[in-house]
Amino acid sequence: MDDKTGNHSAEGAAAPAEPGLDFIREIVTGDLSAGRVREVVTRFPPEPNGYLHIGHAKAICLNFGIAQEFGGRCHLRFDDTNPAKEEQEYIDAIERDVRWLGFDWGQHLYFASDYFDRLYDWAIDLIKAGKAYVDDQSQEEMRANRGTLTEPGRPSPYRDRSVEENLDLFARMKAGEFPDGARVLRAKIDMASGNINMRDPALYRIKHAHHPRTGTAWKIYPSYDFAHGQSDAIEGITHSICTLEFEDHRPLYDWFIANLSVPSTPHQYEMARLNITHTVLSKRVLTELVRGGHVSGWDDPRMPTIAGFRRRGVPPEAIRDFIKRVGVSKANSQVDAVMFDFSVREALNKNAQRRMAVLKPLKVVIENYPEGQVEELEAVNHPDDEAAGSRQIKFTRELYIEHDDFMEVPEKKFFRMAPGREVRLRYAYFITCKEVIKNAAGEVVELRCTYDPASKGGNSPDGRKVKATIHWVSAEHAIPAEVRIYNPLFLDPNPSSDAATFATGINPQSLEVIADARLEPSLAEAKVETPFQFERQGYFCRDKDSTPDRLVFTRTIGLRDTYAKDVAKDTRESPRQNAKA
RNA sequence: UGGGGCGUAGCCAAGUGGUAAGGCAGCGGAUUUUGAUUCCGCCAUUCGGAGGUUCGAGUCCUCCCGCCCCAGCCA
Repeated sequence: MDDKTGNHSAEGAAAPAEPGLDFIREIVTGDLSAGRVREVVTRFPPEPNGYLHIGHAKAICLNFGIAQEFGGRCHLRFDDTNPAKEEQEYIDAIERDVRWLGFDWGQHLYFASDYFDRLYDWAIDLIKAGKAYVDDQSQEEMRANRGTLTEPGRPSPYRDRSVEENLDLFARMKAGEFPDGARVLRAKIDMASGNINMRDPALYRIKHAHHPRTGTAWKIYPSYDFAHGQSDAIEGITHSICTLEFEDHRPLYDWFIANLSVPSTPHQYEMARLNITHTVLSKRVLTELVRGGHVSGWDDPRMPTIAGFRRRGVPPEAIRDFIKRVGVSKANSQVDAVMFDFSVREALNKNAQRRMAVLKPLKVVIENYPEGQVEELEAVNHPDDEAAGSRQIKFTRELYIEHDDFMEVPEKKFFRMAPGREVRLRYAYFITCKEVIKNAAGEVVELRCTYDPASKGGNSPDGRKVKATIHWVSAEHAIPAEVRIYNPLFLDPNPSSDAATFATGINPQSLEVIADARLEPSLAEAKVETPFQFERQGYFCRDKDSTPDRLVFTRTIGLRDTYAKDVAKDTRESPRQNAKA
């Protein structure tokens, strides 16, 4: 007896559902404790027709996660039944990305194409049992005869061919005697079913295409429906987890399992797919972003792909944490992208060493600091982790500070550098702005300051307080670098997934290049993928585009900025205040 | 109008007849040599709606409303 969710195993008194378990884990728990399955076996079944994205990460974390938690195993199985779209490059990328996410399939790497022979034999069994037939109708005729959502379909004129004729035709399909699309093998189920998937679905189609694994050995390829469940059965999969749009396919999945002599009886469960604001997770669109040159590639840091996040500096634990927070359910939902940002910041805050870097340099000359003098100051690598140690940084007469940390006419809530103000240079001294130097265009180009020698290290012996601490680098020692700031690829919280129109929604400011940032010298040895926090700014990592004479850093994500948020809020509210005044 | 699903806070999400977990966001406040972090506190008299059953309903029943998926020889 199936319950209303169709999950046969949710029945019974088993498993006093531990609260907090999602519905899939509850089912697994129940199946294990009731003895319905001895060992849980799951699988992650990507089609190698593109790179993995954050939506796949949900499926990966769920399938591999469940296997880990319940002492079972998870297979990596490529669903490579459509040679027209699949490529070896994608197979390699998918394996790399799953590993990087932190999961291991051990010896259990499979391909649906490994099962082509058995699948073919099963098709023949179906024909012999009078449950499948070769249809000569054109695609258009089949569509016309399939009926509509409210009208039943009509039987194909070829539906009642003899077993012998079907066997002969199917063998000739396999032998490559017919061109693509000429015929198709169909299951004989029910043309009047309310479920359109049961109206004699296609099992095999003719495709004279090169397959990345089987080459040109096959001229016919099984459909997803005919391959998936049987592949699960062959591998002994106990819980075959997929997304909601396959719910309608479950009766068909079960039909094959019931009508074929398969070695096990797997069951399919469906969960909602992941949707995130400002993000498109349609493979079609992602492929188009790459092919159309809208981004630099599948690993462009703006892409929601695993490869993109990796290059951007997002650690795998952040992705896993995010997926865990999002949960698993059957409700269509759209997760706010800021939730992902939270997971990224949390992982990075914990692990990234701190460094100082100035993105938009403003020169500062300390007038009372001896020319040519260089002092070594100690800076901790991580404020919450003593084990991270410390490093020495050089202080000199000429420095760079962040241009944004100075305001000639400071607004109310701005308490960084301004004419006459004293601030702290992190790990160094208190300095006071004495003079502002501008160029011919009236732009501020240099600050003349004085320092308080007694405030070395950042504290004044007289207990004098300062309202701000800003970061800096020694002008002489800092290394120049290009820094890339990435913004959302789509400004619309709910961007179009329509292949024809998505491009119009691309944020023209999604990439901001800062050509002349100045970094603390220790950053020259940074490794790709090692995250750093540039203090007061955000998390950054060295990009693979770096060359021996030109460093490139990518911003993973900015620090939370309540000041900026406050300013933005005031700006929004000011019209009302003005109206009142 | 056929079939399959889903509706709990701004966004996710627990809840399985006994009186609405948790997280994100937001808002206050404390600490701070990062306007970061951390820490405290606030944030659903009500679960899409209306009836009904019950001592008691987010949970059970009925009707209604809304949203998503399905008419590929894609997966």
